[in-house]
Amino acid sequence: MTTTKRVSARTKILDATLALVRQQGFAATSVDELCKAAGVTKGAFFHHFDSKEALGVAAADYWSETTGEVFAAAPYHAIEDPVERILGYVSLRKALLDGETAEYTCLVGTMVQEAFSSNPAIRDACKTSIFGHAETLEQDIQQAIDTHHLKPDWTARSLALHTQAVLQGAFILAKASGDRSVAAEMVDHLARYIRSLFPKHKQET
Amino acid sequence: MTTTKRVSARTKILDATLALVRQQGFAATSVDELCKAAGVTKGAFFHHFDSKEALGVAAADYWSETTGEVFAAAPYHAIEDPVERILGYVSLRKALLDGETAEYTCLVGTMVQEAFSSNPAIRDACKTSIFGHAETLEQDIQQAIDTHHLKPDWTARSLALHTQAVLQGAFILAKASGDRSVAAEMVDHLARYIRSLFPKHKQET
DNA sequence: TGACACATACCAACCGGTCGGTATGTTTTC
DNA sequence: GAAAACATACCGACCGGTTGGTATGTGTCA
Repeated sequence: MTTTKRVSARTKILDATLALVRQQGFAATSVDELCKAAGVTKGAFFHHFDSKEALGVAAADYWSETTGEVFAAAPYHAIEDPVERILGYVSLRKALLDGETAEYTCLVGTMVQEAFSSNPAIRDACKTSIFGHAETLEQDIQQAIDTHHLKPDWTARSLALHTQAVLQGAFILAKASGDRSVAAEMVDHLARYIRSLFPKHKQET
Repeated sequence: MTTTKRVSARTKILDATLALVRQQGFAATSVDELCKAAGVTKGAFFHHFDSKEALGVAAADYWSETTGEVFAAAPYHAIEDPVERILGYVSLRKALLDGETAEYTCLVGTMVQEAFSSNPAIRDACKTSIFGHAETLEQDIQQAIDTHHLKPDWTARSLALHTQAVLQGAFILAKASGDRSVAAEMVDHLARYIRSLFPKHKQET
């Protein structure tokens, strides 16, 4: 199909970006390398993206979209109990720790480390991605607080962000050790913490 | 003094590496840039380091040494109660969240993201740094477990690593948001979690 | 036919790394 | 004890290759 080929060039570049940047980082990934991996020419690249920086921004947005769809479609949203729903999310994150390291780690978490100071546009796109994703959790957490009649000295937002911090940190430890089971243990600690915050909730040892 | 100047070239390069790599990442920092920042020539650089990769390894080791000294000299070790000692460490980490973003973030956490796949030597040096630092906490945690007569389904090692994951994740969120108070909130959650794990321990709301 | 989607060819700046060379110790030898 | 032999620290011009980016096509579809 010609149409398929038309639409795909930009997408192929973005998909290649997800793969290569998660493996090597943004600066270490060259435009030529990206084009080769995507199976497109340099002309096509600069037709779709004004610069490498623009690709970085687009890749972060693309990451938000694609991962957003995965989580939006996930079944944990159907769980009635809000605490269990949060734990369902955490459980899903643990289940997603599969395959090679670069396949389960976070694109924007990787990119923002390189870009936070030298590249405001990319940093903002990464910020939107991470903090936007955290917001999808915030409502569930607030509902759990309300249901349990808690008046915590922490906010739903800060706990939502904490889940993201634990996951990002788990990725770093997995990268350093080459062992994803380390990341799984970090997620277990996170689940244990969340359970401890809602004391009336049924607890497991 | 000639001797002072002699010894310092290597150190000046390493100090410049800590500053620039934490700000821009490893790949985005060129040898020329490093030399300029350190006030040395390229000849001096390659006299002390066989390659840029070797600098990465040396920088990770240097990071372990310098930060190791800071924590070894910290007063929290003197706290008698093991749980309070752990919380003293966490509290110190929170206090260290000061100055510009690149000044409080972790060199090896940044580097390993870029190097974990393409550069085993640097990855190993980063692994040693992170996991080695976690080990200094492990004994305190084990002692806390013993003192409280707990038989947890988690290990001292995994909790020690969890503290590092939370910190690394907090750095990423701080970089993305440009707001170190976000990182401080993550550390607060960590402290709350640790307190929850030792139930007989005096708790604050 | 003209706008859009790509391909080819090319560029200047920059990259990590090498090179021959110098200045200043330090050790060995008589 | 002083000259010869060697080691260490450093210099900066230079190299081939790669970088992000551009200029100029060519084909294709509405």
